[in-house]
Amino acid sequence: MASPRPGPNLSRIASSLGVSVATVSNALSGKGRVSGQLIEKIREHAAELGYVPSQAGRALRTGRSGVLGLVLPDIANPLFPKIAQAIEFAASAAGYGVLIADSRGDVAAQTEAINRLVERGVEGMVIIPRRATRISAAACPVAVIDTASTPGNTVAADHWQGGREIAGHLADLGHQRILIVGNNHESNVQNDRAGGIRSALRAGMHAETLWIDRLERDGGNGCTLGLAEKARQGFTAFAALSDLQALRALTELQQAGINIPADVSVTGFDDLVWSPVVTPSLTTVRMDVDRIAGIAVLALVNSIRTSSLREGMLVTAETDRVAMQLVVRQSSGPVNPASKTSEMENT
Amino acid sequence: MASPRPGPNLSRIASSLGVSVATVSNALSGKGRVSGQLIEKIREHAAELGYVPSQAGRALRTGRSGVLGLVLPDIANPLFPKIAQAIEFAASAAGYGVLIADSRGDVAAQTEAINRLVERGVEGMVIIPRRATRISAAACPVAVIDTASTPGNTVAADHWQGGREIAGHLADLGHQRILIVGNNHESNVQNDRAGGIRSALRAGMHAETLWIDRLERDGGNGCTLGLAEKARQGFTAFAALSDLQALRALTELQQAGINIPADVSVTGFDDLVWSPVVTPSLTTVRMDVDRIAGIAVLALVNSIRTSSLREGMLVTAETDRVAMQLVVRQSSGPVNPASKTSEMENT
DNA sequence: CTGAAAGCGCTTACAG
DNA sequence: CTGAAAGCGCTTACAG
Repeated sequence: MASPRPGPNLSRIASSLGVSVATVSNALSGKGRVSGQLIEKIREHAAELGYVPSQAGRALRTGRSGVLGLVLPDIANPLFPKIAQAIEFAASAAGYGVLIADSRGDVAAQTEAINRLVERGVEGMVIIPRRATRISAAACPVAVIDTASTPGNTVAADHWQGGREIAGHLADLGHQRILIVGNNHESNVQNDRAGGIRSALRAGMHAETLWIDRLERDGGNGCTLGLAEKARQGFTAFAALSDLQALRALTELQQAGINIPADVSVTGFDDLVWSPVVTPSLTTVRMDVDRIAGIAVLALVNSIRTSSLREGMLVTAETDRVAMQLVVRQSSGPVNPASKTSEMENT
Repeated sequence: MASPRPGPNLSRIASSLGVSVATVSNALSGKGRVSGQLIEKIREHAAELGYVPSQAGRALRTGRSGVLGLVLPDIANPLFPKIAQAIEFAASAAGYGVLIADSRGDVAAQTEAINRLVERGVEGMVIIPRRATRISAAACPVAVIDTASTPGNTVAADHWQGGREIAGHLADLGHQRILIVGNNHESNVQNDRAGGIRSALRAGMHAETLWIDRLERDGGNGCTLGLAEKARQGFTAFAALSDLQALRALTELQQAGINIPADVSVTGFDDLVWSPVVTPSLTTVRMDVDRIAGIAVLALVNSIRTSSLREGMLVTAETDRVAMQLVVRQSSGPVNPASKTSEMENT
């Protein structure tokens, strides 16, 4: 059996042209020395026949599958699309295909997903790990996209610095009391972001953090976060650690009749699809996904090249931090702008 | 050269155990007749060595790559994650890997993406086409996920029926004047949804449609949709054709001081991540992505099996419609519920 | 410039 | 129950 592929193969082209397979291969790849005429003739004929090289044959011979793996903790996470798109783009540009694997659920599923990819012969993989997972040496080069706190071979947005951008923005608007809103107090990303915000507070500014997961664990205020109450207590800025929480905050405050940005400001993180669409649109901070994906894929590709020499698994570069960029959409705040002249701080 | 793979292969296991490769292969796959003892011994040794079968070798021999392709118009579309996840899950369950390809941009990029996948040897693919694209015969079985209006080999959520669900819900809440809000008047999906809504209006109900793309093309009202004005004109229900537009509507109305759901109701489509999170949360209609993905992948797998006999490209089943399911989150409306007793209609 | 040959790792009739 | 052999389609030294 061994059901042969439908399309034509090298030897079909070769015999039909009265030349050897080697010559056809060389002509098509432009490697061995083949006369211009022949090259022309062979390529033409191949195109005519709709020849598509067999990846399997090539992979078996060269030992390179031309495929990278992408492991995601949960594709349904709204951050995923942008990263996946960027990875696919970068990989594609480097001549690689991308095999996805969703590690939904626990760490076991993640290991499982990684193994599946290895079995499928990926030459390397990009892993966005589940919270608090450490990736152990896999059978191929691995690049991790996570926080900077992850040790080694990691690319990460500089979440801390992103937090500083937010704090700076809020300070410029004249805010003094900031409520940081996160939804997972164990997330490294969220902790980095919160830490960044706190680290950039100016004199006279004060921040508190509301962890939604804790609130809910403790019974919470039903389905509200009690933000209106917080506003009444004097918080004028709500700095969510992700745009989803920002959206939650925004609508909860609006529902309570609080005007944004006239009464309070709301900021987020990640510049997700809805941020520019809601009213008022969200000030947020964006990661440079293209750059992150580019670095991850490049590290992988380099590692793959090298590993053909010293066989086995290699790690990629040291942790690489990519700056986040502030996207201002709410440009005024409740306390009138001290933006240009920040002398107010001292009052 | 031909840099050999790092790991052990069948012949390594075979020679190290003093048996033939054929026997090892049979023992591992459980196919040929091998004695229980030997099977045990071989499997153990293989596991010890960390043997991972070479996909390339297997694919070359069997002509099956074990990989499906997934072509998406734009991964950044918020609907994507759920579908991709479902496809990956279904494919994985069927023993297939999934290679993704983003056809971002024009139709040319889509053709390009499809070709890339074919070159990588996918055995079939799921295509979510760009608007108004007709997929021409590819070099492998194809399943399309689109609207029911797409001819042949298509799986689709029943957007029309989804629209009817929404209309029924709004009717039950006692709404008479409905503003349908879409963002692309050329989208088949959105037109189906709008058509479904209109088709299920009850006596005395009236609907108008606001197409955001037209509004913007004509200069629009700046960045607002003018929904508050619509509310003043007597519209009490805003039925967006996607949750993103619903979100836009919700926040715009809230910003204008209109209370939801006390003054007006807002509904969406697709049950995207933020729908349950915003205040008030969105009533929406959800597609059964798992079912859709399951059907698409199954059709593909069947088609692949068959095509090994009658070689060449096959289409999958006829258009298959999957019911959408109403998710009620705003259970009261401005005009007090006629829900149970819908006699009000006749007044 | 061109071709004959080996071999990547696997599976599968077939013979013993 | 086990093994020897062929062959999937390709690339790459090597010889001519």
